[in-house]
Amino acid sequence: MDKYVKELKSHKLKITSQRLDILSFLDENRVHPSADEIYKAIKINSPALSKTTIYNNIDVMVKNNIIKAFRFMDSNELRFDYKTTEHYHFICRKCKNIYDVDISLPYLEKFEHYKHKVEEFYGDYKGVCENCLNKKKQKKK
Amino acid sequence: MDKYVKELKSHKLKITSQRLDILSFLDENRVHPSADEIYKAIKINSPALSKTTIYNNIDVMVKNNIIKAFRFMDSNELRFDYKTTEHYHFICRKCKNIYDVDISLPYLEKFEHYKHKVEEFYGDYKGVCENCLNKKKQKKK
DNA sequence: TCTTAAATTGTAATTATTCCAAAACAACAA
DNA sequence: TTGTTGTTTTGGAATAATTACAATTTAAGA
Repeated sequence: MDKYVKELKSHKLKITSQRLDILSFLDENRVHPSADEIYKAIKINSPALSKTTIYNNIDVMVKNNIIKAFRFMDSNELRFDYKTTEHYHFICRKCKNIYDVDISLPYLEKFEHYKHKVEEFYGDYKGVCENCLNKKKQKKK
Repeated sequence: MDKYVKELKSHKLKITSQRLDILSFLDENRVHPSADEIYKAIKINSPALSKTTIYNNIDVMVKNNIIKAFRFMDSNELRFDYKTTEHYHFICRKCKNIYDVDISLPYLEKFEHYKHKVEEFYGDYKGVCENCLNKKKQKKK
């Protein structure tokens, strides 16, 4: 049985071609796409697709922890990610590339003297990526 | 000389009543307001105010590091903050209150083996706040 | 006071997202 | 395999946040 079918079944979600398309697209294209990018990509082979379907399913899958939603501070679109294990994002302010950062932040230890109950932590990094740094060096020479 | 005038001058920005209004509003009301909330609050005493002015100025001030912009993952509006020193936000999923969290995260040390140059780190916490936790306990009794 | 570049205003346009009602479909039972 | 039912999909319209633009006004230096 297909892994995406298994994934959906384990959350008691109905198997639809739209859901499978979204999951496989996210899994095979780790580019942190927006709802619109997912929509456009899938629509190529399934022209009847509606944008509402994308939003509905994204919603359901985020709630079921199958995919993760995140956004950058200064961006107005949500982005999505198949991976749900702890990781962060680095965005380059020059090339706008988004890199996964696989570290684990000690976000709870520091929180001690606040009495709020932390359930989630979200964080991202911004700066200039390795590639763009190297380009700059070459120009200077 | 007024501290907001000084602040604007130090960034070579023109002094306008609109800018002074925005700054004093943000400084005196530490509620992380959205653009619309700032607009409505200032419009009461300056009815000629345009929303575009709010957006323009917010933009200029963020770029000049006078105020800070941030947003929560699942919200679609930007929020603003007079404080520009390192601090994070905790949002309560019950009462939606936003609390400042004055800690400093060791976000750079962990980053070592990536070659990207980090310039900024953004993070926020989500959970249930002290108040809401206490309310729940009382109900149970 | 004069000049000029920058800021403000109001309206219109755009973008992301949500709402809604009708039609289509998946899953389960008979 | 077919019928039933509740869920999903669709498309169009509505909303919310933000941006674009052109005309008017204004701050600040000469």
